[in-house]
Amino acid sequence: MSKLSASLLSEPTPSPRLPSGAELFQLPEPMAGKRIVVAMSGGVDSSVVAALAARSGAEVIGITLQLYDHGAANGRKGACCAGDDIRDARAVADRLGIAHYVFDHANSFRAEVVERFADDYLAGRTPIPCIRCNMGPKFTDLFAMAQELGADCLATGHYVRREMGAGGPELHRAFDPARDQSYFLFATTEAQLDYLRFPLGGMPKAEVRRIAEAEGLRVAAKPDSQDICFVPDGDYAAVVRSVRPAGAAPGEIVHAASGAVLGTHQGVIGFTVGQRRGLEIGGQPEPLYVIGIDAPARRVMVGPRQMLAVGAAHLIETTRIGLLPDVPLTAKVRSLAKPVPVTMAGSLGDGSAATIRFAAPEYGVAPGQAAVIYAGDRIVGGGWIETTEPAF
RNA sequence: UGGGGCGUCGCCAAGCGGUAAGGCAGCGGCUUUUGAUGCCGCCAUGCGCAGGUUCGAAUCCUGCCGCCCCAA
Repeated sequence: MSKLSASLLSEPTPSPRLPSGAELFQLPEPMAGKRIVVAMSGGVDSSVVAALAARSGAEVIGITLQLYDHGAANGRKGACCAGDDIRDARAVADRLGIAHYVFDHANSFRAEVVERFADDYLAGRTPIPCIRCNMGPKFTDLFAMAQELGADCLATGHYVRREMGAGGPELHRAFDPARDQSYFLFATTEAQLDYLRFPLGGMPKAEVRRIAEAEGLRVAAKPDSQDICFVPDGDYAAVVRSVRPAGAAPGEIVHAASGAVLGTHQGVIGFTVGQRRGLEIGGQPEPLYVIGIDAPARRVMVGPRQMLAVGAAHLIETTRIGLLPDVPLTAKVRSLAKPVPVTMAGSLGDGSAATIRFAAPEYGVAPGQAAVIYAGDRIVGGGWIETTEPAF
């Protein structure tokens, strides 16, 4: 992070000169004759990627996956890949004069992402559907389609950088730290990364919107997506109940230290480690947080903030991208957090288990979330948090 | 049916004649491409009920109601 990013951030007005198409898409010249498949969600980011690809001189094919039904998601602003978003993607493709295909992926999305999401909650974990979606529908299914279409690469609108290192392509955090999406991409395999391109990783969001406007794209002012795309109104528990109706079994809320029963709850699916609100337990001298979830016993354990402090996390199904450098490592255990110093035991990658130990207590680390490991700005891999050890 | 104590927001709890702290819970907002956290704001014209004293009462007096404790 360097002078370049600093200058980009400190000079909002003048538009920096864009790199060439070959640079943006990391393909050898000439671009004419190249074929690029762009994953188009209907949002600004992927629309701009499509525009940049179209400008590069390459042949461009936009693909949009329809991931869930219309209706439930209609009118939901910021959602991706249904209804209005598909229309937006198509309109952008028309405007750019590129081919555009829509594939119905609702069934596999439901099985790979939505049902898994629900099952994780039933098991007392806190899932990250966005990562599962990247792993499956986007980087496996769409990836295969792009290859079948004979494309030279698959480009997406993610804010991460792909950089060539000594051992092959590496994944690095975006220049704009506020936009960095590397957390959601830790499970990208080396084979996938070899073929993927992320042309937006080096530019600030404001620049992306400027390009969208300059290209006359109707999505230029479209709000950023947020929350879980398949959850209307932010009520994820309702989605879990609709997918797994048996899931909402009541249980006890128990103090994690004393064992005292403090109240009851209407289903373990409504809670996540670190959560404070929604417990409906009053008369306490200090706030209570969810410390742990015992799904088989349908018990939610709560305690003071002190009990949330975690000293180590055990990871499963770890992945690695490139070589593990011999430098201090940091880890991110939620998307909104600065990476914090850790030491690691065990090997990272190939699905093996590993343990990360935090230099300072980390609060509210929930099983089911991802721990992503960084060496500076480079993302070296990560894993899924299976269990944690209290710091105190 | 003798004595003592207590009844202030859903819960805990200050206040003890001068015009209702605070915490917890709840609600709303901000932030945010996961779930959380965090931050900001809101939240008792009224202090068990009814009278009385006083310029003025949750605070003093009387009665009633309701809990709790002690009672060889």
